[in-house]
Amino acid sequence: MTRPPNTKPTPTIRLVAQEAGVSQATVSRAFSQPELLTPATVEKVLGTALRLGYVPNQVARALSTGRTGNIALILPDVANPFFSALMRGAQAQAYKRGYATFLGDSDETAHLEDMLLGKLAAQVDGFVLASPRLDEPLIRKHAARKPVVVINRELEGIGRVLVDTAPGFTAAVGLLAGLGHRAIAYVGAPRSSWSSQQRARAVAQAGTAHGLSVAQVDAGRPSHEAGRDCVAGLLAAGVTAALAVDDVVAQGIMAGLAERGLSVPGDFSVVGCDDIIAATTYPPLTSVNARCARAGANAVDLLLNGFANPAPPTGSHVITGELVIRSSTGPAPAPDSRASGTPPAETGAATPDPSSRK
Amino acid sequence: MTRPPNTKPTPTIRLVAQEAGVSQATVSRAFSQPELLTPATVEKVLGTALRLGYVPNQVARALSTGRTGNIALILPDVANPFFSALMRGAQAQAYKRGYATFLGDSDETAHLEDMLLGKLAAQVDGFVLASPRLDEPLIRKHAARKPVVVINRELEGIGRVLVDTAPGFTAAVGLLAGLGHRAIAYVGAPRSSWSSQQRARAVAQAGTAHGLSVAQVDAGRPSHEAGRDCVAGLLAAGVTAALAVDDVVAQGIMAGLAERGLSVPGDFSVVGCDDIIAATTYPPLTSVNARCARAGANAVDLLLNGFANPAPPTGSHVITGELVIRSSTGPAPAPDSRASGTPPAETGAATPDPSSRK
DNA sequence: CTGAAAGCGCTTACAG
DNA sequence: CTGAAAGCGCTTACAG
Repeated sequence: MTRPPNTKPTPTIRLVAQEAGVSQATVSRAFSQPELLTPATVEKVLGTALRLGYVPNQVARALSTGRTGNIALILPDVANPFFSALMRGAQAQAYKRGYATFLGDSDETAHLEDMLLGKLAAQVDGFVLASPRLDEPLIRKHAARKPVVVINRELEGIGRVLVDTAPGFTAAVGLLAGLGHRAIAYVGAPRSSWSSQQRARAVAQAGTAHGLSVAQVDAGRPSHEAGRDCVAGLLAAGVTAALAVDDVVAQGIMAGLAERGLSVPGDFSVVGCDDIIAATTYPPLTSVNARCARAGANAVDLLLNGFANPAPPTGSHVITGELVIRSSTGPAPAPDSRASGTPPAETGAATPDPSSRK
Repeated sequence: MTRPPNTKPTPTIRLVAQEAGVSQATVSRAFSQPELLTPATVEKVLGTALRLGYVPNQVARALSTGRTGNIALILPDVANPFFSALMRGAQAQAYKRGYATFLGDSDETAHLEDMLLGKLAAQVDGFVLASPRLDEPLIRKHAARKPVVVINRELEGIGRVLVDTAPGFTAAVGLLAGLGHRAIAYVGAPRSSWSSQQRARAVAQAGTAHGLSVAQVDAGRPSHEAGRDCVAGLLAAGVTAALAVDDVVAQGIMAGLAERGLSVPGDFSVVGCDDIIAATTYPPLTSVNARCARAGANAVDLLLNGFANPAPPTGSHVITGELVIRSSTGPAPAPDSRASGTPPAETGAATPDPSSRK
């Protein structure tokens, strides 16, 4: 038996049993089912355990019971504020309920997602899979082996938490219409296909209802740069307001506008989504709150609650995101001031941005 | 034996051995030490394993070998861009080297940090502990049980990765001095005591070297609000530039200035640190690059390389952060324009900010 | 209420 | 090169 590297031997249940003058079974029960023991016994055992620095070995327990006490959270990009907030909520909730959390960052790739799911399977009791990039059959394959709860993906028969931002986007379009905007754009990204599609649809429908013209723009992977690169296209399209798939892209759009000497909301209005960084941008973004942390916590609850049932979790849990109005939305500029969509003379744009519609 | 909830029975080594007509030992070796077997045997075993869908059970392997193939990353706040970038680098590197990563968010508390370290100990081969809040004796206690690499904390005899931002801050002070600033402030936070202390010292020394007056301000927990709340104090102190412990605080300072109708860098210069969000703020922040992702990856390497040695990692690995100049720093305003430090008439500050120096 | 014993699924000296 | 067997540290029917 090699011992774990660089490690002092840890006290085991056996040592505690000896020292306390009881059997291993009793020590075990003192930790896992103390109600089966007399309070005196429990106290004695726990006391000597504490004195020896004994902690039940989760690995051994897992092998014996088949339950690991772990879950894994797989997501496309921890650096994205939506996911880091989600992770925070998920990890905290898991900890609260006695579970430890593995983290897997798939770097926005389906392949890595698949690998992560496979490698971690034996070490967890279930997965929370946020905004999966994996195709449906593969997700179902994994879900057949281990309980899975997905976030922001519609998969009948698999437990899921859906953040419904459609009402928020609908409200945002209403806000813009009320402010006099007549031509708006939705800037989406394939990243969160389900989320982005949902938002695009809400904007399109609400736009129609208000008699607005709505342009659809695809920004590619959602990022600050992608948002900035859209701006030329937005201006060329002659819109006066843009709703972005998330706040990162929205902030990029504002940066692109600023580079061209355009002010927000004076010359152009911008709406974001997620509401994590929205309060910290300049100007603070009007944004649809996506309740990220709550989505993470709810997914964990759904997963953990499912462990008690024979069948895996299967229902869907919908969270509604509401519009938070800040300073990036304002009255439509006077028609003449935006007639051509041409940037003013003092444009600061360094690149002619060939990739505005990549 | 209860089975893991909602799970189909998984094939074990025993079944594979039967089907392949070999012993369990041979199956085991086919996976872990195939060089001990004839190629034919290996092929036969791996073939039937594949056919049966057998995958070695990591938990059983861990119990037997004492090596889990897991590490844990403990940090104060995943929502902070510094840590999410760090985590990204650490997780990717661990994955590359065949390790899975547990995530523990201590919510900036020493107590949770201690709990996390204890709970996870049996399930990991080692820890990466970023900017620990725990006091030294407790860190050493944990480090005595499992290999630990700390990030941004000076602990003799424990493996550590230190991001040395002092040169960057020194350069930033030089930049400001060159731009004509005579009175500057360092806005620190207890959060990352080691980091913040290091930065404070660098600013103080460089300030003295350049003949500047340097005010030290404590912002409390590093956050956007904390930064904003500092502004009144900064203006009252009569400084024309501030260097913040990180970009989040720096962005908050810029927001507080904007609320008072002051422009950056026209009326006031701001420098941040970390350089994750710095390029996305408005205006883009001059910032000291902290190489977050690299720090995370290096810490993982240091930890994993240590597993091969008898003694735990003990050296320190220093990464140097360099100054990145963007648009938040500019010439000192003309003396008269900032004489009183009183905000202009059209101040937008809603609150009189009683807690500017909490 | 408590204990003796089998078993969870692997790995690894020890033989051959 | 391969196998029989002990052991990793727990948990849990089964007795008492």
